[in-house]
Amino acid sequence: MTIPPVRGMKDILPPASARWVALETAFRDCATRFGFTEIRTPILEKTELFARSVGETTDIVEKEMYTFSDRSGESLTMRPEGTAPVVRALQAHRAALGEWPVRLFYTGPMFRHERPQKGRLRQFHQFGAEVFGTDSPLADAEVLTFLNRFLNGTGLRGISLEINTLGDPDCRPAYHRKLSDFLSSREDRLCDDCRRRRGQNPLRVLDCKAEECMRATVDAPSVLDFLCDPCRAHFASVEGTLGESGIPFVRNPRMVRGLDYYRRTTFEFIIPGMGAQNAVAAGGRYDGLAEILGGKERIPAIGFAIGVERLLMLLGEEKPRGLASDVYLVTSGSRFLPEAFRWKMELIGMGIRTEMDYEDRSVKSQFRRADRSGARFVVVFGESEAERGKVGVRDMAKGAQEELAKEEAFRRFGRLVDDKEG
RNA sequence: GUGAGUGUAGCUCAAUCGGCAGAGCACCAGGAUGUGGCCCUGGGGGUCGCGGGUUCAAUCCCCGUCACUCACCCCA
Repeated sequence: MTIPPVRGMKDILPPASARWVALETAFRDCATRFGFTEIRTPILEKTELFARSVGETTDIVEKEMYTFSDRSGESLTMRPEGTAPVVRALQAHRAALGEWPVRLFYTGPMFRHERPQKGRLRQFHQFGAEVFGTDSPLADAEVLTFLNRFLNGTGLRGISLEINTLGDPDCRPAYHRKLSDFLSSREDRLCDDCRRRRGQNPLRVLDCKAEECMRATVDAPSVLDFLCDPCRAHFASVEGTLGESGIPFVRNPRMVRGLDYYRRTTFEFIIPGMGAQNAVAAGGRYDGLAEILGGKERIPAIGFAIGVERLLMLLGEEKPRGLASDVYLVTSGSRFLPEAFRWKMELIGMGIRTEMDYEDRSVKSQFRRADRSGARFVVVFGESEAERGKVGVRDMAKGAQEELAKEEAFRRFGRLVDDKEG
């Protein structure tokens, strides 16, 4: 009996793994141009970090975290998201990170114990970036421009940016009360789920996709009517800067966040028509998080996270070709294996991708493998010429066959590789 | 956590109203050939997801279980 993988966790195999590398590289390049540097935080954190930051009553903390006691009895959790660990690290190493603003990005696996389905795994991956230490709406616009540029660069089309503001501790309580009152008056028209979540997080009701709820809340009070002056000005500035930058967006006053720490600006890049899995990237401002985590210093911040599996899913299934060999060594008889192996090692040392068959297969079978490997040259080690220090070389593209001395063959393969890169 | 669907060869899938398990692709060998592709011949490969039950007999029917998939919930 072989051991199956853990539910909701997937092996990333070649050649698909090459797509991951390419996407990570593109993200790093983009982040670097925007002045972000990479941070790598541990996958395990104290459970308290997420309980306090993400929110005690969120679904993530209540029923989706991989939490366990380690051998000393301490409660640890495999990170369900990337922002809280980055803030924790920032507070722990404040001096080492230089003056404000601090721009950090990260990539890596996150863990949530959900029922797996399309575009949702238990171990999934996020790319994220955060700007710390500035309240400026220009930072919001910067982060959105970064995200927009990266997503466009991947070739993703048909995405739309939705933005909203959640207010701040000065103005949000009043809106919450108003919204709660409103929902109470409409309770009989809400779906079962919304009747339940109305108490915990009334904002969530506005995001419900059920027809009945959308109709029942069509005239719900809008957060935009309750903003305090600073929040209103901030939001207006973000919208204005995005407009000037030519980044298309739509205002969606009903958009909410699943994590409690967000303030003011929030946003999602969504693909219309993707059902419940339509958000490929999302984020927002979280000026209060550092204090929630016990820091003495207030650290304004804004950031986003991209769902990598979801992004790859949207980019399509096109499989990249495997790494093609330059040269394939064919042996006509097992006694030529040692000589072919010496060639292989020597050619690899010259930077030439070389493959050969270690089993004693038929020449015909080896040629088929050479063909599939994408090799442009095949070198045959056999009775006729190889024994006199020569080899048969076949150019797969031209179908030409010729005899070459070893030194000549090496020179030629070397040039082949140089040409390709130049 | 809720609901539905699917588990048969390495892959994609058939079939048996309960009676020795099938195809295509892939793989291996041989033939043909200008040493590979196209073609021809042959070959290897299955605890029919797992465990019970019914039966002379179960891959098929029943119960349970596990896994995967999709949707809901939630989220990226």
